[in-house]
Amino acid sequence: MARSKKDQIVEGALMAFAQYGYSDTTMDAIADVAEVAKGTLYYHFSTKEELFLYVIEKGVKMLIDSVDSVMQREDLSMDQRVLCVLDEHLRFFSENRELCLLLLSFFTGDQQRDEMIGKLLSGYFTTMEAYVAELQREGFVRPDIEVRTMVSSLFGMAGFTMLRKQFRKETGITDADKRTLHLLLSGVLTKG
Amino acid sequence: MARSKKDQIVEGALMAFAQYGYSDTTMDAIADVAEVAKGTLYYHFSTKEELFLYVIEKGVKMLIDSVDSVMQREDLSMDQRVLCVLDEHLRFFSENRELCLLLLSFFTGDQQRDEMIGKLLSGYFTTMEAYVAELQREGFVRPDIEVRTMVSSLFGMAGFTMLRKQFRKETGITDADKRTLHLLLSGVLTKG
DNA sequence: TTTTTTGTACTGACCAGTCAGTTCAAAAAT
DNA sequence: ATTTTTGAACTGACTGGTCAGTACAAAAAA
Repeated sequence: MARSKKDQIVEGALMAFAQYGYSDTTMDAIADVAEVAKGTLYYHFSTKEELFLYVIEKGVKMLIDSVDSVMQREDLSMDQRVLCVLDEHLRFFSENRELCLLLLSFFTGDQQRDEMIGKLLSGYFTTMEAYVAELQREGFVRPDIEVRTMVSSLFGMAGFTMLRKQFRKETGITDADKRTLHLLLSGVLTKG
Repeated sequence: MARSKKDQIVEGALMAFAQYGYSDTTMDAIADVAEVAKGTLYYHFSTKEELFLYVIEKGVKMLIDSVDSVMQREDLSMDQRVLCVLDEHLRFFSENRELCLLLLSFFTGDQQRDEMIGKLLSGYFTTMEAYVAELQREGFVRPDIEVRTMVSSLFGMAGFTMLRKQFRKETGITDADKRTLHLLLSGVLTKG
């Protein structure tokens, strides 16, 4: 079976929302990109809002899964896992540019929507913070660092590095980029 | 003389744009916030676009000035200046929350506008990259790091840390926050 | 006098959401 | 076997509201 219409819609909506932002994306445009009639959009989602949240929710879930899969790798030492999670962020963001854009600009201004997206994203932050806190308890992360700040920094540095690359139309991440981010992160790890 | 009408407009526009985003901000709303008649808006700025770009441009200039003022302090050693620039970012972002929000979500989707904002922001990036490159040449920053990546990371970590704080309705930056960011940054500095 | 500001009223483009109607495959009736 | 019915999936023209930008006359400032 080919993609279902619903999948087509979600994919098209992701492209459109990422490119134009929530308000500048019209339902007609989504219908065009998804190659579906406008009515079909409203058959599957009752409002633009609902479609938007569905797209974000799915994306955040993917990001969380991707983090989980690294943190549960028994073949890596604890401190290797931190660096590997950073790499995974870079990989994820570069493979899902549209989603990356959406997540980085999650403050859309709308009170209610921000609330929702905040809740969804906080699923991600909670996951990350739990992992980092555990690492800190086990002595792999310096005891005097603020977990929350470390996590939002990691998210911000990975995200913005990708964003800037995308803006400069550079493709892919070089070894020097990775090294730079690893070194930044190593500042908060306890020394070997 | 009190604030000129034009200043009132720019300030009101900053508030409105930061809160609602470009598209969801109406000119009527800006006029309301700025306590100015709609006609006055169009007397000073011929389009919404023009007003928006003026606001961003002014903001980026402020950020660049703020970075310059730190990097030119002769009383600080070179490596002190790097950390001080980071602190300055935090201060600037926390004192100009609205602007911080706007700059972080500068990708609005509109091709032309992104181009413009990109150009304006790249003034900031160029400045920062020049400083960091100089520090690297003088041996205060590890030779194997990628300057551009370091700068976008710094911007991203400071910005997102503030954004997250704002979202969690936490006020101000604690010493632990600063320490965390300093430690991150110290990873790319040559050791004393 | 000239420039700036105000406020109201208006226009036209644009867009979220609606709805009457189509398609079609599978189930039920004949 | 053939016809009829059902209902879920889908379509796209249409509607009602919103908002950038205009027009302009009168008032206030400079």
